[in-house]
Amino acid sequence: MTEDATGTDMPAQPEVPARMAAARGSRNDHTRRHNLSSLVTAVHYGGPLTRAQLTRDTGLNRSTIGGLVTELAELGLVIEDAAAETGAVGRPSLIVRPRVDVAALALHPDVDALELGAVAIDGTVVARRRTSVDAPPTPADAVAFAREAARDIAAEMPGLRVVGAGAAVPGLVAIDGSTVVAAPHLGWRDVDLGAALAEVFDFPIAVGNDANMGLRAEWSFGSARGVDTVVYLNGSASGIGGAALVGGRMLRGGRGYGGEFGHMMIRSDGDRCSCGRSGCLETELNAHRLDAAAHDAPAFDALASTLATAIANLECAFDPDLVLLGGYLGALFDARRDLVAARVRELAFRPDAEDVAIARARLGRNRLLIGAAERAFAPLLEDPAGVPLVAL
Amino acid sequence: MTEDATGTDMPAQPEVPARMAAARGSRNDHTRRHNLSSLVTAVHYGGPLTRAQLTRDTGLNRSTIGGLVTELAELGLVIEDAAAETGAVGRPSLIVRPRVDVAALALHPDVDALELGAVAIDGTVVARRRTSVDAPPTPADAVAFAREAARDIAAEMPGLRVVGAGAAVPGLVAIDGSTVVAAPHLGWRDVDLGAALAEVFDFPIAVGNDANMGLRAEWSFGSARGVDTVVYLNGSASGIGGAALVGGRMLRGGRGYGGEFGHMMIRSDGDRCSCGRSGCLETELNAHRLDAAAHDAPAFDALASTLATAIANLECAFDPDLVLLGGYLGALFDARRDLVAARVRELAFRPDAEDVAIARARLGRNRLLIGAAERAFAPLLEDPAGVPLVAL
DNA sequence: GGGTATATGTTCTCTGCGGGAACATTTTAA
DNA sequence: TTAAAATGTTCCCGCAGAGAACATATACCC
Repeated sequence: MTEDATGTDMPAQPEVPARMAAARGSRNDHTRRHNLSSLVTAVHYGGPLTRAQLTRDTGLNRSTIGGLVTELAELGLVIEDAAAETGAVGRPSLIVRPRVDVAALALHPDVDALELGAVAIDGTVVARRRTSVDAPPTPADAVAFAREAARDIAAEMPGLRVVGAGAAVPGLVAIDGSTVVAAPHLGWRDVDLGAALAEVFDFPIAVGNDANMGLRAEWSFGSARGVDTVVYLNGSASGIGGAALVGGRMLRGGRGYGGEFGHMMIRSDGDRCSCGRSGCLETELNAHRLDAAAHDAPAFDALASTLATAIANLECAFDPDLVLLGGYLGALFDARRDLVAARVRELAFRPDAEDVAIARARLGRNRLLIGAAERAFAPLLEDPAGVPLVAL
Repeated sequence: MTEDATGTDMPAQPEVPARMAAARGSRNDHTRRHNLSSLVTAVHYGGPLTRAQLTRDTGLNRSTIGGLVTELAELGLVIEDAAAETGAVGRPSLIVRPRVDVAALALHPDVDALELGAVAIDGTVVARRRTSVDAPPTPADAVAFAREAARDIAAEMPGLRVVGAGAAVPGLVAIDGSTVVAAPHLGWRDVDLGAALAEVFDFPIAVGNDANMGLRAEWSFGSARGVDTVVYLNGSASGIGGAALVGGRMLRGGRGYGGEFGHMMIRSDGDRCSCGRSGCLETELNAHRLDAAAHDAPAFDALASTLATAIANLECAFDPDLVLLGGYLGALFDARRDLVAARVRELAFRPDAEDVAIARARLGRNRLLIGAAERAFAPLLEDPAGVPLVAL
């Protein structure tokens, strides 16, 4: 039995999938939206920029930029300041800066703590509330904490205008961006956290996997800033979280479970993993084993070598511009940089002698807050005039 | 040493990567281009469509569609026919069909043969020339063959207007879409095939990896039609080629070497692979072993199980909507469907009981020609008015 | 066979948006 | 003080799609 190896005729194609069908028509107001989006995106990631800079970057006309910036100012998203002294010839250009009273909330429920932050549109964490918990919090705990902490922050920062909230959850989140399908360490299963939070807040909620949001943060303001193709591995008490950026887009997968590199098989004769399989990366290289090997150089080296194997495997699948390591994997890498690099060089499938770039994540405790907030900001960046801001 | 766990302040961001900077401004003619592109894309993938259908799909106005279709007809890309009898009330809508004299060439140099095809814009292979070779062809052989075969096809089909050519090469192709960095089975290394072909042809050349182009073809007109997230594995004499679609986009990687799943480690104590590592999928599961196990059920089952392991591993990394198998992997799957499915179910990292969809590629010998042609058509689909068509 | 309802093609006008020219403003340099 | 350079502002133009009005082609009903 072989594949259809028919002649020149093609089979009939009754159904046309959405992506292949005629895209929704583009109208003039789409143009406007796109241009507004470009400007907000630029000041979001790039901070204050002059109008002249925006004119050059976009290729749009001075007059057009003027109109767009005016509209953004009226929307309350940016402020125009008089220029700083530049020393250059000519009339100084006005400086467009994002208004830092525009913010997003970010929730991070974890095994041992609940945290809520407010992140301004320039990526700074402007407020933070954290509470340690003895037992893993229930969804209701998380929602109640979020409501109280938000109320508290609102009192502290009365002028804050909120675009939405993001929640970074250590577990599998469905593609709907709302349902936590399984968060083993929290003991959650099929919890619609987005709906629960929506009952407490008046703005949109985006729920996502913590590793995805961590990578998003590092891409936006951290070690992976602007890098198009990134593989991210983060080691924490709850195992190894993974995420990948592919061509500038987050790898999500069909159901939202993409990037679970903690469960890639790294040793065919490895130990049993909690997921039911054997030899998963997060079983072979977990915090416990790392602690145990802390004073045993050969064992520690072996773990570094395991990390290198995982990196090499991901390298041949993704060919990333950068492999980013966070949590205890970042620490392990820092402790054995040369060994890891050498081992990856040895194992990596590469036609050239160029090394795989490996770096350590650097946003630390701000990472998940920033990442979750980035998710919440995304609709605003895409359609600045179409997303309402509400008082917290 | 820990990651920067600073307070609320963000580090300064001196450089802004291109993706984050203000995007190029959108002008009115971008709108036009986008809409023309939508229509050509729709008839390319969906075949003949009525104007009324296009109006509904795009949401554009009847009058706008009229103008767009007229422009496409003037460009020689589509033809409007009187409606077929539909039996419906009302004036019958005109049928817009792609002009099949618009074509792309597709070259496939392989170990044992050279093949050139002409593929019409509706995806049909309208001409084909093939020659078997005793020894792997040199780049010069491939170019000479392409020139002669193209001349031959031109004589046979005088009216053909060509948008470009694609070449599907069994090896690593650089991100530039021109240079074959390494094609071990052909014995090519650092060959700028695109430049060599450009000296012979008057149209743009796109060179790519054969697995990528195979998946592109199956996505366009085959088993993976329109599926957003696909992992593809193809077994051939030259090993196992891999490719992936992520969110509707081909996984390319930073240098163009993404998707080399043939070299993912599948057994930590496996045999030495030609790439220098051990236990690579294409070493553990190659054509030779498959032949050897043809009459040994347990050995054959073991190979099927190896395939299942690979699928499960890819599943946890990509969470694909579909795993597509071609070549001997497709045959192996067909011979042991239940075993593979059961083993994948057992190994796959999934929170739900839903099975991973696995299918066999079905375009057969047309696959690489169609895929390579798709690459060549891409610029035309994106900017129908901006890409010249030349006589072959 | 003729009239009506329905759907679509065609034409014309209107609106929104970006481009660009001309002019105003603000700085540096001579 | 004047000139040059760069940018902001204003006003007008052209392009593209929306939509109304009208023309055309089919099915259905009598």
